[in-house]
Amino acid sequence: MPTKTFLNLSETKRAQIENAAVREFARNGLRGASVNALVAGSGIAKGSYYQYFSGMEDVFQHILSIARQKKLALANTLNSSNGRDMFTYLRWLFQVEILFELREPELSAIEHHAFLESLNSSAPVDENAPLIGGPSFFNEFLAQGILADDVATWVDTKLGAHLLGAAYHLLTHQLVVRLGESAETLRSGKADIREDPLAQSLLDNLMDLLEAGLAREPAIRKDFYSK
Amino acid sequence: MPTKTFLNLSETKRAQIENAAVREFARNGLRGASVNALVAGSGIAKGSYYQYFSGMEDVFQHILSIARQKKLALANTLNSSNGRDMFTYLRWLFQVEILFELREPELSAIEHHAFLESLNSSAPVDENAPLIGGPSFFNEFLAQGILADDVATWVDTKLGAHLLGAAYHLLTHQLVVRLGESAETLRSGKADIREDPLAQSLLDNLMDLLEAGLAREPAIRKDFYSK
DNA sequence: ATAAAATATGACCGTTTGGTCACAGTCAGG
DNA sequence: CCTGACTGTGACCAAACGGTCATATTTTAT
Repeated sequence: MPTKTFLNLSETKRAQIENAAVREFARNGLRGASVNALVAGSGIAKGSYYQYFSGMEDVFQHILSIARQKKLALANTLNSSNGRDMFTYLRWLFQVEILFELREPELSAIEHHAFLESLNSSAPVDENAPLIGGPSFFNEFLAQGILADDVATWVDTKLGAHLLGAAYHLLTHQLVVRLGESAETLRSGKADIREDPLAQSLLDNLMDLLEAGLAREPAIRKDFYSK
Repeated sequence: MPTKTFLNLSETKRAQIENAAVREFARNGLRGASVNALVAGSGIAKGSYYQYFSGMEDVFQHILSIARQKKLALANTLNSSNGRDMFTYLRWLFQVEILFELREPELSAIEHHAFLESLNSSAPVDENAPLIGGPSFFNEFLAQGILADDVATWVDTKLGAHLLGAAYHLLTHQLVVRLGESAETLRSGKADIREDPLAQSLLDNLMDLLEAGLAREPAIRKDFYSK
């Protein structure tokens, strides 16, 4: 975490540095981020950088926490659809993610980047940060779904969790692209995503894909029904 | 593409350079690959490197072509299950991918890396290389599936293609991890993946996930049946 | 054997990298 | 006003970077 010196900085200066960091990470990821570029972009001296942070990883985690915080705030603006079934909740998750990508494309890119890097690294799963979209998150989601009788009992939750994670992080961008002209009105807040016909029809199709699969005649489902 | 000087190199020397490149790309990806490291790792002079290649992108594409070629050769060792339905073919694709990741983990990692980079870059889709697993590949796959009445007509093929692409590139590693002790016998060729119980049960579950989805009671499917 | 063409080499170039540190400035407490 | 603690700074460092090129070596053609 950043030093207290950094945390005591004036709002404007801190924001200046954070914005530069966001720009840098969105462009080059954690591995490609350059100290010199960050320092130049934020208008602080190199020495100050090392007084604020212990290294790039430190900055990255700080930006990630900002991203989580902003996404949480955004999520709170959409009614939470609590108590509904798991798929309604999953649909709500995707709506939040779409909005987040529209409103904060750089932070969204950074989160996706972090997710992909977490897959490669064989580092022990960071359990103290059970972030939305992570493997353990969707694993728990599916386990609960089975208990609630929303999810089929035969589903391998770990496998399903990875599938959901992949969809969550890789498909959102595609959804946003498909929004076309609706994107601008949704970004600006002039339209409610819950009432946007195009967005909802895309979500319909995606959720159907996840719920009911691809097949014309799903043999396994028939087996399940006839048990 | 590499210069003809490179292509005229002796088999051993060329392999030496290619192996070093594979190692370098698997570790650091295209963006993080270092000329100095590659040169040191392959035992050639820096000047020779620039006589063989026009740059890192050149080397990368060359390695990718080797990967595709090796995967193709591997695929040919498994009977192709032609003429069967689309999902049998899809299952076969995943089997090839698992074997490829077992036998050539570095090349596999490089391919996945290239796939992810292709998603970020807004570069025009490289149509002259319609590689397996790309967006257009699975889009065509689904379109054909609908024609063959294997895939439900309501499926948004572009959305489904991205979902399949994500699963194809992100789930294979997870499948390999889950293979546990079976992995070694499959890698060495002592066991046939088509007869490995664990591998097949994992594939069962994955294919069921894709075919029949997650839901206990897929509402959309019922709608479809009652049309 | 000789000339010509092709290939191999690593010292060297300017630039950029992450990181340090002696010094300058600021600010609060006495 | 003085002092000591905190904060800001950019010149400077060694190392690594991508890239060049004059020179040396090998191969080919005559």
